[in-house]
Amino acid sequence: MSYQIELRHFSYFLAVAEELHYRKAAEKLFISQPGLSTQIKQMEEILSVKLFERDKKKVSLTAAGTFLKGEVEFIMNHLSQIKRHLKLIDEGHLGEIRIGFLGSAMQKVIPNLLLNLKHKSPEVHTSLEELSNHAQINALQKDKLDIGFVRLARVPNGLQIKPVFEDTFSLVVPIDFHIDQSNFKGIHQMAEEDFILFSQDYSSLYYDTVMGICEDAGFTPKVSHKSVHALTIFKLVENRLGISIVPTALQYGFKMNVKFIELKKIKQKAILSVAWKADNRNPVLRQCLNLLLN
Amino acid sequence: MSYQIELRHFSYFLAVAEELHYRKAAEKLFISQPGLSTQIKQMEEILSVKLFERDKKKVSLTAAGTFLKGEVEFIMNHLSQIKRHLKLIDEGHLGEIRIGFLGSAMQKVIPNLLLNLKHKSPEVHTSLEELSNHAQINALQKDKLDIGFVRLARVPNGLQIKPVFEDTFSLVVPIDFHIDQSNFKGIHQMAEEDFILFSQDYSSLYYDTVMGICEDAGFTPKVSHKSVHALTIFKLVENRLGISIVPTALQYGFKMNVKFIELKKIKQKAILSVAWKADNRNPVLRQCLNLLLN
DNA sequence: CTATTTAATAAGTATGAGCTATCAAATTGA
DNA sequence: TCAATTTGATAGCTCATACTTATTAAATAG
Repeated sequence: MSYQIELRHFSYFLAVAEELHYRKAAEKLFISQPGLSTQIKQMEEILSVKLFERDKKKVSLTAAGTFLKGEVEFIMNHLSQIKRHLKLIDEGHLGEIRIGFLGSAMQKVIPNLLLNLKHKSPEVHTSLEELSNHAQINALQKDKLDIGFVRLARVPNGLQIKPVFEDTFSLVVPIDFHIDQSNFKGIHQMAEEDFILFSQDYSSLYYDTVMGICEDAGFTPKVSHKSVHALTIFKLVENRLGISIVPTALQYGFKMNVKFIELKKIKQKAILSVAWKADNRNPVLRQCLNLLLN
Repeated sequence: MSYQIELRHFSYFLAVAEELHYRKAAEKLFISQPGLSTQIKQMEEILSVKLFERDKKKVSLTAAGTFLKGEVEFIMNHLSQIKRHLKLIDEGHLGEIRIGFLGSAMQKVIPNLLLNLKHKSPEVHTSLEELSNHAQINALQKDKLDIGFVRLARVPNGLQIKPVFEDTFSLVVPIDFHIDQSNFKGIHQMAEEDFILFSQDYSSLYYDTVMGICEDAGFTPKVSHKSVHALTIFKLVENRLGISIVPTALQYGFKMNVKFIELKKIKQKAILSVAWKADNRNPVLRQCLNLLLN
């Protein structure tokens, strides 16, 4: 004799409670009638409660049985809901992801990801935080972020990184600057200008790459200001305090009196990458990497 | 290989989820560790979801496992409630209700409810448990309580809440304190006193409201002690370690050398509310809500 | 009174939960 | 650095029991 109710008992009980007929219930369950009889009897023994009245050829529920039927229906429904829920969590459609990003990722990559995610997994919550490369790497390692959008060539051990967006660089100059896309010959024309760049701390890869671009053109730029916000840089350019070189994607989204000259022939590209902790098991992270890398 | 989850799996899963250690969990369940391992593995196969991460000697819950733990706790509690309920029905008692409450509800609201209930439904069994706001909300969600008496402004999704008793606040001061109801001018007179309050953990709404009362009077109280029991607070006041502000209802039922000065003109009130799970189908709960809200 | 249908009982079978023994891998300790 | 210990997983076996078929007793119908 068993000492513990099992879900099997509940299925059997429900079938009998619905059919009020052992043979028919047994058929529905694909088991034999005697088997069903013994299991229901056992159930009544375990609970020490009579669930069915079997008088005079008729099967009917007792008061306790009627109560139990409602409860078991609830539990069975709840259970199948849980199973669906589990599947969603496992597939990364339900849950939360914490995203860090550089400002320049907000122009295209992040909105794209959020739209895809909303479409495929509407139940996923996202939290967004604009952070420097360095702060993102730190947060990833300390499990304060699930995913970061950075401009870096390498990441520390334990983290992984993959490029997701390659962009050209563009010169940013005041709106009435004497050179524009049509009469632009090459970066060497800018050798005498003051440069306003993103600070090295904010993204050293960016900084080194911009330096590389100028060196290839045969000069070392005079860097007069460094900032961590595109808005600040554009403001300074607008006020003729210098010119800048930034990822082309930044030309959308700001309303400024500056113009962009895209450096199409330059071999250096602005590469935006995703970074994450290799052993992060958040299923939503996996889902995001799928969306980003396929 | 079995194709259906059983309650046995749930017990085993809970043990491992609590211990995060297979051998210890197996001991607690009085079965062998290999048996437990295979059952958990089977469970993961049936649900097609990984529930535990067993990396590098450490067992931990996955996102799906964490979710399932909460759900299984709920189901197990609900199940044991069903069993008790079945027994009561079978024995001719009509039902049972499990009540949680803050100490201050015992002065008036709870005795009233119990008398009404006894009169209208003599067959109902009640179980009473004094708990903090937070513990009550938890217990309601996990189906360990049917109804709670709390001081909260909001409750989580899935729960419902309704005010049942509005009380004034009263100052509690030593019996021979130089101010009493007749020569009391206003709270500002207490600006220099030490305050002994219910701890913020016990009821943050109470704490914030009391702070609000003092701020409205133009000072920030010096809080020297925090407690979770009215008795303790009154003892401290009696021994001149400070004064307190509490719901006026608490003045009945304690025999202490303290006196109450009711703050009749203060706009803040001490509001006691009932909380319950919206989908709780215990008929006795409905009966109690009727008695309380009509 | 026979034929049919009901659920319960009896006896046998085979499935699988849980056992012991063991392994591989990681951790600890000298 | 290597033996000792501890972890969870695997393999093979055993026995409890869920479920089977065969049968019975009781009720209903024709």
